[in-house]
Amino acid sequence: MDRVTMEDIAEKAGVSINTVSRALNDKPDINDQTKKEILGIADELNYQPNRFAQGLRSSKTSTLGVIVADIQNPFFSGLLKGIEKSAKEQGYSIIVQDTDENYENEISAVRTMLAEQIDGLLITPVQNESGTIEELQRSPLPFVLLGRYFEGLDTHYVVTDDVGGAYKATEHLINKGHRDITIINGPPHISSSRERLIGYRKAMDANGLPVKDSMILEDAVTLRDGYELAKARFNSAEKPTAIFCYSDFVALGVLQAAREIGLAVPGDLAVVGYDDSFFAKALEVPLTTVRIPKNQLGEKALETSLELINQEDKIDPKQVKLETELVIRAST
Amino acid sequence: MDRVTMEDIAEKAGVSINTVSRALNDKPDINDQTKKEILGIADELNYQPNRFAQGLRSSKTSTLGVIVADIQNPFFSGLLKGIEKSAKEQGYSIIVQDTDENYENEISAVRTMLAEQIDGLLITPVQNESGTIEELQRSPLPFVLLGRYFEGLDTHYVVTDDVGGAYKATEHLINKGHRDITIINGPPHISSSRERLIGYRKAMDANGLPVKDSMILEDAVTLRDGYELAKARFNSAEKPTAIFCYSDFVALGVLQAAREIGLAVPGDLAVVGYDDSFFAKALEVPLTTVRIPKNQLGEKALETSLELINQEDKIDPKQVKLETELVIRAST
DNA sequence: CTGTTAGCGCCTTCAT
DNA sequence: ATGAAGGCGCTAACAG
Repeated sequence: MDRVTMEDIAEKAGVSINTVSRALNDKPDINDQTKKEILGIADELNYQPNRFAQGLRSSKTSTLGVIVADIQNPFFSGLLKGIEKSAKEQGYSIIVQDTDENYENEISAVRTMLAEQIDGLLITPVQNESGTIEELQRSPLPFVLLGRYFEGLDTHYVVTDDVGGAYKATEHLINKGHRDITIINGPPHISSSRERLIGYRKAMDANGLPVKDSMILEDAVTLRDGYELAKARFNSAEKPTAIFCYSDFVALGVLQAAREIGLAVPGDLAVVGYDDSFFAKALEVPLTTVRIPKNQLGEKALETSLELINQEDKIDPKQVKLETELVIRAST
Repeated sequence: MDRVTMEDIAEKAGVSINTVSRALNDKPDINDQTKKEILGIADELNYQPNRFAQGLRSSKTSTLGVIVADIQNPFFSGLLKGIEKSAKEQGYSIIVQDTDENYENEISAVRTMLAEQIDGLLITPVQNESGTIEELQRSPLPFVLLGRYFEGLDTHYVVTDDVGGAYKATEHLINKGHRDITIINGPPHISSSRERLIGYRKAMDANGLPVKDSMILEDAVTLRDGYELAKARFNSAEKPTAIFCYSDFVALGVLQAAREIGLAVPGDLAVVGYDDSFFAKALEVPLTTVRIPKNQLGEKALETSLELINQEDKIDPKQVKLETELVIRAST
């Protein structure tokens, strides 16, 4: 039960191997009739090209690499979904690696990808260090950063407008009459955290509201982080009337804390999340949140990556920023 | 900036290409000294073997395919995480495809995978039809079904004990004094739905409780499905005091419906979910649910798949069933 | 329009 | 212990 090769087809059709190649690859210089015959036979024999042979010759693989920080995080799986879908449409396969937000893993993932001979790479970089990204810059492999970027590095990236998203969220809270708005933000080494803090400050400034240090809490990633930071904040002297969270996860933790303390949402406390995860609208108090176009983000990144692959010469950095949408629900 | 090949190493070391090959592949018949030198040079030149050339010769790729029904579903992304992690440890890369629970997509995904020349395939089959699985059985590609299986087909699979999981959940509700326990189950064509219904019935039977047709609701997949089926059920004459749900998603919908109707959980209504998704413990009423060892499921499937690959001759179907765990929280 | 030839990089005989 | 030669399947010259 060996694989069918072009040679088998050639033999059966009584032509040479590369006439078969011409037919199969839609090349010129071939008689329409013979072409039809060959295609017929190929189909009948259920011929599948050997990708290794193809790859060996062309050093193109029709395979893209995707490195994500955590497949189980709905944000990244949303990205992945968009990428996979578009890749399929474009005839590309994708190889996936998960770094668990760990820089060591990122190093080895990038190494593996370089060895894989993929045509291009999409990566949501762990952001503690930019070493691997700089290594990628020195390699010939085209790559696109996904959802996060490095300020100092001139790379291609596709991200969302975090400044704008945070601005909208904060402004909405201000419009609702809140003045003491605490932000429970993500780790400051992640670009989206930094940008959202900027958006938050901008909105506060624009409305003449002071931002005290105590109103900025950081390093919240998990639900538990949100819970603990919120509790700590409620125990302090100045209690916020509104909290803007780094993610819906974090908001979930905040809601839990509020419940335990006996604060009504949105009566005593307004809460805004980020991401519009599937559960946001189904909570006891449906959550106001900033929706990220996850799937489009993935699609756009794939598209960008293909442009890079097909562009012979180096081109200017493609830096795409997608808009977010504030989804207003009952929590504010 | 061409890739370094064995020839480059050979030249630099002043030996022949295949002495290099011997050194690199840890073969006998080579002088320790030359071997060391060669490895040194390879390292220095940052040599990476060309996978296509290797694949072309060996027809082994160190790549596995994974076909999941929906990457964005936490259950599947949990599987994927486990698979990816173990694969990496074993030196395999994985190619991922998403079928969106659509049979047409599954057909093309399987075709693609067959063309990819992967060494093995893990698949969570769409369950409307088993045609693609039968096609796989006729192919030489080793494959393992993941989380779902077909009763009629003698394939390798790795699943969880759905009968047992449902039994535990139902029994727990019975022990809490409930008699009118409604099950909001998934689509009956999915094996896990069928098995869970069996577990539910078993538990009811064992405790002498009657199961009326009206107590069995099906085809719930999304949060919305759970919401609507629950509403319909509450509007009927016989109101359940407990609901056992196909997933935590579905349970979320049920909770939403209960809230709107003014039923207190667990006072008026006990709710059990399935999966132990990350949000289950953070709800206003933390959810009792059946925990599935998602990551292990993936790891086990990978392990099984590697056994198949390394086993020369056909072996008896490996059918693995992992245990689940009932996690009791405030909703019951 | 079609066939012949060479070679992508590697590994496996076989000979030395 | 090492080298030379052939071929995996395909495609891109170049001939005819």
